[in-house]
Amino acid sequence: MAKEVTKRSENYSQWYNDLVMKADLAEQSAVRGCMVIKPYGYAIWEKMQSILDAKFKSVGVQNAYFPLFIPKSFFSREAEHVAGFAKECAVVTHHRLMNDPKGKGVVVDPEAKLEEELIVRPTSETIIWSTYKHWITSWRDLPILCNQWCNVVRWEMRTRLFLRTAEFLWQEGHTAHATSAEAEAMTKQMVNVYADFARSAMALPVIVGHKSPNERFAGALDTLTIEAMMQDGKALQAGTSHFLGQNFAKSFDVQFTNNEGKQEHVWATSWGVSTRLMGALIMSHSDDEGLVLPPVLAPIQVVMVPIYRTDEEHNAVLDKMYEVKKQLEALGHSVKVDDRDTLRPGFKFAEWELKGVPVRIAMGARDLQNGTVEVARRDTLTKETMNLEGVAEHIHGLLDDIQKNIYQKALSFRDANVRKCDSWEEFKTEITKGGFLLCHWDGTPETEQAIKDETKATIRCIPMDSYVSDEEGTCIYSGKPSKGRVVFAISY
RNA sequence: CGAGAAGUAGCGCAGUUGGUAGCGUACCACGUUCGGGACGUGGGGGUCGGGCGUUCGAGUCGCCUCUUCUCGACCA
Repeated sequence: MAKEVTKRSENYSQWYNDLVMKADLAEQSAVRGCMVIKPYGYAIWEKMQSILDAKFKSVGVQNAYFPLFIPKSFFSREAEHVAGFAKECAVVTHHRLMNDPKGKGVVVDPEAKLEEELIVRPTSETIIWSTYKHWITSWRDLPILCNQWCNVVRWEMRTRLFLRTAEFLWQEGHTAHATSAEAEAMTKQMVNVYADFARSAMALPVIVGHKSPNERFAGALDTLTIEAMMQDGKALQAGTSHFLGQNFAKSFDVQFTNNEGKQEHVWATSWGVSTRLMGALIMSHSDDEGLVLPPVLAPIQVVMVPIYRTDEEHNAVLDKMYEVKKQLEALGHSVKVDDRDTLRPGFKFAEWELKGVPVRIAMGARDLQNGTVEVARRDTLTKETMNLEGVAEHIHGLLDDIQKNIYQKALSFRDANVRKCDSWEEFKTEITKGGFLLCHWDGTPETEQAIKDETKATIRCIPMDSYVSDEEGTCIYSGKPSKGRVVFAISY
C-alpha cells in the first residue's frame, strides 16, 4: 500500500513524478532543479548508453572528452548561438573559499576572482570548435567524428525529473567535414541512428522530420528531430541532429586546404540525446501499476518469486529457480531471484510490477509437485501456468514478443491520436484535446509564432519518414498556399 | 522575474475559541502468517522552517525573513 502510484488519468504530471520516485529511478536533490539518478534508473541509462555507443562506433564515431568549463570569450563568438543559451548559463567567477573572518562558515575569497569567467557548458560546440581549429589543416584531416558522454548545465527556471533538469547527462556528437553534402548526409545518418534506437530499443515510435526555423537549434542551418507522443498526447522531442553549415567554422576560424590547394571553412554537424530519453520511456509505456520496460532496456528482464511456508519449501523452490536462472542466463538474459525472506509474495509481485520487470516467474510447493511454473508478463498483466520443462526457451521468445507488443501498443496509441485538421476554428479546440495535428502551414516563422501565442502549439516537425505529405493546400492560419502538412502539437 | 499556495516525525497529513504534540504510513522487536501489496502486541523517533513581538502561556495571533511547490515567461 505504501508505494501506490497516482492514477494516470487523474493527474498525469503527478502520476509521472510519483512513478519516477516510487520505481526507484530518481529523486529531487537538495540542489534546486537537480536530480539524483538512483541505481535502478542509472542501470537503464547505462543500457541505453551501451546500445547507442555501439551504433555510433559502427558509423565510425569515436569517443573523446572536452572540458566542463568554457572561457566566456569562446562562448561569445557565434552570435545566434549565444543568444540561444545566454539566459540559462551557470558562471564560475571565483576559484577559492576561505573561513568567514566575521564568524562561522565559509565565504568566497574575494581575492580569488577569476580574470575571465568560466561558463559551465550548456553544450560544447564552442569549446570543441576552438579545439578543432588546431586539429584541422588539410582535407586529409577530415572528417572528424567525435562524440562525448558528459553532463551539461542549463539553468532552467522550472524543472521536471528527467525531462528538464538544471544538470543532465547526455551525449553530444560533433563532426567536421570537407563538404556540405557530406555534413548533411551525416546529419541525416545520425537522426536515423536515433530513430532506429528509439524504435528498436525503446519500443518508441518516433516521427523523423525537420524542425521549423523557429524551433531550430541556435546556430544551425537545419535541425532534424525525432518526435514522440506521450500518453497524455503531448509531444516530446527525443533527439536532434543539426546541420551547422559553416557557421561555427567561420566563428572559430576553422579552415582547411582542399585537394586543389584552396582554403575553405569546414562543414559541421552536432547531434545529441539526453537522459530525457528516460522520461520518454516512462511516459510512453507505463500504466497504473507502474513502469513498463521494454525487455531490451530492462536491467532485470526476468524476476523469480518463490512461494513457500517452510524453510524446506523455500530451499527446494530456490534450487529449481537457480536452475532456470542458469538456463535463461545462457540465453543472454538478466535474471533476478527474489530470495528476500522478509517479504510476502504479493508484496514482491506489486513491487516488481512497479519497477517494470517484463517477465515474472512464480513457483511454489504446488508447482514443484506438478512440475510447473507461473509465468506473468508485465505488458499485458496476464499470467499462465506452464510446464517447467522448456520454460527458458519459452521466455526467450516471450521477451521478444513483449518488446514487439510494447512498440505496437505505443504505435497504435500514436496513430489513433494523429489527425488532420483543416480549419483554424477546429484547430483551436482540437489542439487542447492532445495528440498531433497534421496541418497546412505557409512556411513562415510569423505564422508559427502566432499559432504558438494563441494555442501554445508548435510545429514539432516537418515529417520525413512517416506522415509525409506533399499534398498542396492552404495554411490553416493565414490561408496562404502550403506545400504539405506539418505536425503541430503541445510539447514538453 | 510576475501570480497563487505551503512549511509540524523518513514520507503523507491533522491540530478547534492560544493551555505545553497527534494520526496514517515507514522504521525496530517478538509472535502468528506467506499462490496478489498480512495481522496482533510492544517500541523508538519532533528545537512545529528561522527570527522578533503580543501573552502567565504561541504549532495556533502579529510583523519580518528564509525555503519549497504550482501556474506564467525561458527551455533538450
